[in-house]
Amino acid sequence: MKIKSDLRAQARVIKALAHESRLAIVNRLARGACTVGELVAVVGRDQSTVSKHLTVLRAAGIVDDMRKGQTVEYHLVIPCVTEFLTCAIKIIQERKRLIGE
Amino acid sequence: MKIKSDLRAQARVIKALAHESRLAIVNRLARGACTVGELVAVVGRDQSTVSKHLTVLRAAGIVDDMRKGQTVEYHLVIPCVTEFLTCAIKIIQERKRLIGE
DNA sequence: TGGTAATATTCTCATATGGTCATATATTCC
DNA sequence: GGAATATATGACCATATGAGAATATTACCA
Repeated sequence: MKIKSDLRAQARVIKALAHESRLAIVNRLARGACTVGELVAVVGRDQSTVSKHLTVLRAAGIVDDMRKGQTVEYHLVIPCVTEFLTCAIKIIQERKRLIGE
Repeated sequence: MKIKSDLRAQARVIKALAHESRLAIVNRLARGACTVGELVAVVGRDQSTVSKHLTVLRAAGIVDDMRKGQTVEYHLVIPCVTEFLTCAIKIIQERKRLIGE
């Protein structure tokens, strides 16, 4: 049987990914590290909003950051996040197929 | 470039999984279909609460339901959901490793 | 040292989410 | 048809979440 604390830990990670803007960030980082400024441009939200999304991702262990002078560079910690998302896409496609019938 | 609506669709699926009780449901269903009553027992919440969680999962296309007389049986639509969760676990482990150092 | 650029943090507000209780809606059995 | 069982839905409340505006912090440069 699954232990409750395992589920809680999993939920924490998944919650961190459960937002359109944070997915946009992860997608961008999957193509290489970049700075907050660039992520703000990609996401198209207020700088403070993006900064807070980054805090959420960092707290979940999905990204980490490294100061580079004036800027801060963010990286994906675990590449498998991308595969993770692939499954979400499969669900979406399967759903479309079922509905389409 | 990722299209915004793709991200939104992905986020919808991931959001549906982003809750401890719903993960418990998915875990149970990964071992085979079962009724709402059984899921209520597994999750350990009010019947109405579980029913609403099932609505969320169904709306996201993750599970579907089939009436069987008085009871309603739920199934996982896409088995890959389980692999999906495996990645979450990897993130958790990697995080522990990094912190442990 | 003062100024500017990049990022993080705080405040505040609106909305979303999850929970329970009570009630509605099947479906079966008598 | 009426009771009993299984599930879904609605009303309501408390808390969480996401947003931007304003401000604080950090690092660089003249």
